[in-house]
Amino acid sequence: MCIFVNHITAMITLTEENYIKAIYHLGKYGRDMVNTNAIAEALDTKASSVTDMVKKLSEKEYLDYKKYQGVILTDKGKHVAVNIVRKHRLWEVFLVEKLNFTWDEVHEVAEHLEHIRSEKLINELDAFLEFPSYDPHGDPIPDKNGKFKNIDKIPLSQSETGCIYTCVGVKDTSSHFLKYLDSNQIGLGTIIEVLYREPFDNSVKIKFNTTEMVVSQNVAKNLFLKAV
Amino acid sequence: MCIFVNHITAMITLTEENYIKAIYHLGKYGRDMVNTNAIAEALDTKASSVTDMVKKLSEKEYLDYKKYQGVILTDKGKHVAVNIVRKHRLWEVFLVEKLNFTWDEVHEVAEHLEHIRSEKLINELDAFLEFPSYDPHGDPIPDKNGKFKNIDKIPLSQSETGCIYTCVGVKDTSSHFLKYLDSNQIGLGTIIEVLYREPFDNSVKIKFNTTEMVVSQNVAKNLFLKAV
DNA sequence: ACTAATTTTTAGACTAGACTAAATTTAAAT
DNA sequence: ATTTAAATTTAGTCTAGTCTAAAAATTAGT
Repeated sequence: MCIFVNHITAMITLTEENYIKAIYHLGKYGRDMVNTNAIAEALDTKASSVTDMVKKLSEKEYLDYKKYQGVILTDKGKHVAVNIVRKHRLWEVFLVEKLNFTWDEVHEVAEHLEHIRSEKLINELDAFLEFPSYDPHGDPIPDKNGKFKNIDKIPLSQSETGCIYTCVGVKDTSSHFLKYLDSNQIGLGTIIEVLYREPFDNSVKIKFNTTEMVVSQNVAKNLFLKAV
Repeated sequence: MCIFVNHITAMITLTEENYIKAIYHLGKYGRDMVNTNAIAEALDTKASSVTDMVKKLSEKEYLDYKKYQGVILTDKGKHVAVNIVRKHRLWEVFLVEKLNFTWDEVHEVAEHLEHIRSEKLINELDAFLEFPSYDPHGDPIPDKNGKFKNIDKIPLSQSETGCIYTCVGVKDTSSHFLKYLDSNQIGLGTIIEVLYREPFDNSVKIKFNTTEMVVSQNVAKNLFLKAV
């Protein structure tokens, strides 16, 4: 198997995929280049290793690399990244909806499943799950063609006091944060009323299901809402 | 991640898993040792590579290795192998039953899925599929504790003329063979009557769904039946 | 029992990916 | 405009896994 592939299509390795994915996530906000140290931190590796890999990925035209400046994905690189994101998020939906995983358990396993390479597998999975548009963390799932469905979600920190919102996602997906939300009965779809913002520390007082509570600015920045 | 693991549990690699699996399948019939060349062929690699790996696996106590004699799995090795087989076959069931794969398409993808390491994933998948005992090729699926459910299946080549059987599996799982069966409408559960065995070439005349046909000895050896 | 053929192992070299330590470039601070 | 600090790259080394070619052990054939 793969007799020609290395010479013609230049097979992508699992490690390369992980680098591309990390660069994609780091470069999502802001159009400027992603720097070496950030990539190293994201992948828990050393800057020197990143330099090596980044050269290789540049050779293979997954990204543009300018010495000492950083990298930015090419269209080819973005295509790979979006495809991995699609697979990751579809598997997350599967794990939560069909296999009773909680939203803080899915990430690690999905991290592995996302690398399984089979067009048919992922498209059939998509159909089996009835073409979901969002994963269990509220992140959008690109379709077969890489198109995202956009909703105008804002962090609680940018909400307006007095307004009512639905919880549609999180920014921080650490199990720490997700467990915090769970234990406070906040989940996807929870209806939240924003009561008051404390100017001193930007904490926010909210109300949901007859419960009132104050959350820190840190929490507010990481909880995504959509106006109802 | 995995800071201690390499020193304490001595993490098993994907490649090691594949060697162990191959050795398990090669050693299944007959209690004697599996030889180097057979492993090399099964894994499409060279004998010298096998020798290297086999030494390492012996170090790690997954198998017993005697120079120039061959290898045999230890209980620890068998445990690993059975676990991979369990995962492989459960994924095959999933692919066929839920994602519309045909029985000749599943193998390649399952080959990758079988390496995903998550207790919860595989046990939940097992439950989701309602604890199947056989995969789409009729091979038994070991349970959580590695126990196989045994049925007394025999190859068509050892059937008795005049008797009626159910088709419960195949030995050769090549897509060649499976496509041949499909195109002749033979599948899992097909009821077959054995009409006549030609002594000259050991071909067998069978009847199912009002169809009569003659299959070669080669086919007969690779189709498993169970008496009804 | 001895040679020939086969199988298996050794020795040495290669690649991907990672690491350390040193060198270089860029950015910040006076 | 220097000096200093931080970020990045180079150079050299390491491990896992593979390979080729040569050596050693086993098995078969007479």
